[in-house]
Amino acid sequence: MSYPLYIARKEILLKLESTLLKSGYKGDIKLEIPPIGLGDFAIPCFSFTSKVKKSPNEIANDIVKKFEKSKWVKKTVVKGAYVNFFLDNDIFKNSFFKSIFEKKENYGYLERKKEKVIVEHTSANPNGPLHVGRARNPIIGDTIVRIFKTAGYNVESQFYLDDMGKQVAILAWGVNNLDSKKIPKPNYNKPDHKTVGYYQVGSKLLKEDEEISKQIGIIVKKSEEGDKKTIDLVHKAYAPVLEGINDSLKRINITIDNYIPESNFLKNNSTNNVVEKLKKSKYCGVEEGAYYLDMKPFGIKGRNTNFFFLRKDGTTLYATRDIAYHLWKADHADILINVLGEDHKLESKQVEIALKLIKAKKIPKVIFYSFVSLPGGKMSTRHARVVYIDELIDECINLAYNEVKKRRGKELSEKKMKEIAEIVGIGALRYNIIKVQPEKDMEFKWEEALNFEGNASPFIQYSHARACSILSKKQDEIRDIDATLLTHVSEENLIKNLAKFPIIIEEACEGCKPHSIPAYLFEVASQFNKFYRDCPVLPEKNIDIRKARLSLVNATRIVLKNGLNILGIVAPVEM
RNA sequence: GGGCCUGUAGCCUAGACUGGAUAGGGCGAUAGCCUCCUAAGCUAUAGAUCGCGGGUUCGAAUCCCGCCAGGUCCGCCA
Repeated sequence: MSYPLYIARKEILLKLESTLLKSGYKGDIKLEIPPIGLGDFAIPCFSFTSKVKKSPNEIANDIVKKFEKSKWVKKTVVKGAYVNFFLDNDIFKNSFFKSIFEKKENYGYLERKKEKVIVEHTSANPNGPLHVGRARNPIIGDTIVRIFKTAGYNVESQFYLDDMGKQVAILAWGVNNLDSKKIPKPNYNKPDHKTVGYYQVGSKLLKEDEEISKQIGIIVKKSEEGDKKTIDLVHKAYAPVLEGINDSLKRINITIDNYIPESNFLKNNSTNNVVEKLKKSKYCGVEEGAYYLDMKPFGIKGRNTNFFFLRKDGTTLYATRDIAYHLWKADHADILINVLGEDHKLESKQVEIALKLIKAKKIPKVIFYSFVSLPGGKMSTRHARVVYIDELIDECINLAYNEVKKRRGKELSEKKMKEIAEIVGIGALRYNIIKVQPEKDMEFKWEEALNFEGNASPFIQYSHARACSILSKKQDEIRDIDATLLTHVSEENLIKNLAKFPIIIEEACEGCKPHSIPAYLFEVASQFNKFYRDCPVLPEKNIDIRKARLSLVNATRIVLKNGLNILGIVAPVEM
């Protein structure tokens, strides 16, 4: 890897190891990045005290004395129990710009890797439009896809299509039996919105009328038996919903590579294979003709720890098909990642245990997210107590439009303002959702979803637009710059931030932590705005300094653009 | 009844997995900055018993135990 921070880090680690060996200190070397101003890298010396009778401070001083010289390290400073390493700024700056000139628009991207990754996300029941309650799923999923792509992996996104459940059966019954005049008028002229009414009315009738309940039951039963006609009927019912979901996803820059219908695994008999294997497990039990795995030995607790995978009538269950799906995925990829709502925690754990029992090649890593609720409670498609994602998208774009008009109404054309509003509105939406850790509970509030200031996407997009604006006015060629001319503290801090980009991507990828990307970009944009304040670029008289600064602006532009791209957000050249 | 997740200023949030330097940010509030590359910006001030109580440790927001609050799950549902 040619990124300077990697080289510097590796070099320091190597030299530290030999220093410790020579001095007889034992313990883990924890190279960390210290608080601003204290240095570029640091190690705490607490852990080295175990074998020797010295204070951490004495050890730190000793390490500094014995530390071999390196061209990367300008000075080492002991503060308390820490050894702080200061990089040689000139060497660091020059090698940073070398890596930028080398990688150009691909700066930040990591080496290509051989492994294939399948990210399963969204997988919503196709019975109605996506609502905000589950909006985190596609956004987290897609961001993970983009993180892994940037980290060099070959990635495929999959939507596991639940085409056999009660939800779609209700929808299918509604579409085929209800009078369209009795379906409430949708607010949106989209196929999913036009169809969801059949589901809502259908599920209401299901509770009131036993005959209807019976008919829906038959649809479910026949699907599970693999009846082609029924599966086809259901398919025709949910197809428009799926089309609508797909359109909504596209609006927020998300594409699904493959939709995998659950019924596939019934059709190709792989569920039978799963059932046969599970039956052989010593944890398998039978209760009134139905088969289950006893989950107690695996630490599953609760009222009932039996995990059923085959009904007494011989049909399979959702989880059985899910196991078959995962076996299939394991054959097609090296790394499996699932993004699921927290309600799937137990089922996912059970599937994982079953997969291990039948010796699956790969076990998925699962990212769970908490639901977004409304101030009064949770959202529900059935009760039409929802904010649909389409409403949220429109609101965000509307608000963005008002803002652009307020600020630039006199200068920009209507078309331009609409373009910017779209980019800004959607950016704000994705950013607001992804900036929070998935497992944190979220309550949906319009004021917050539509927040455009501070730690929000428009702030970062604005910084990018500022950078582009400078570059669009430049007269100089930016080649062969002298990076050592960038000596202002704002310049140096900005360079250090930009240099971290590849490491941030690597860590976000390894830890599956999508929210660390927005945090980083906010830092970069913030630092760029300070540089913008302190170091005028175009008015600068000294041509060499001007060129070096232009280079820095361009580097920032690339990092912001690539970083926003990881979040599925467009970086506008103008705002 | 039990499992899992969450609890950090008025509000939102980072840090927790891998214990370590004065707990970072943002919104809102208050006070400033556009004859100078886009003020969606910048600067300053105020605001924190890190849910509560114990324990381990030289050192705990972070690890362990107990409690409280919210979410979620414990179907031959999906």
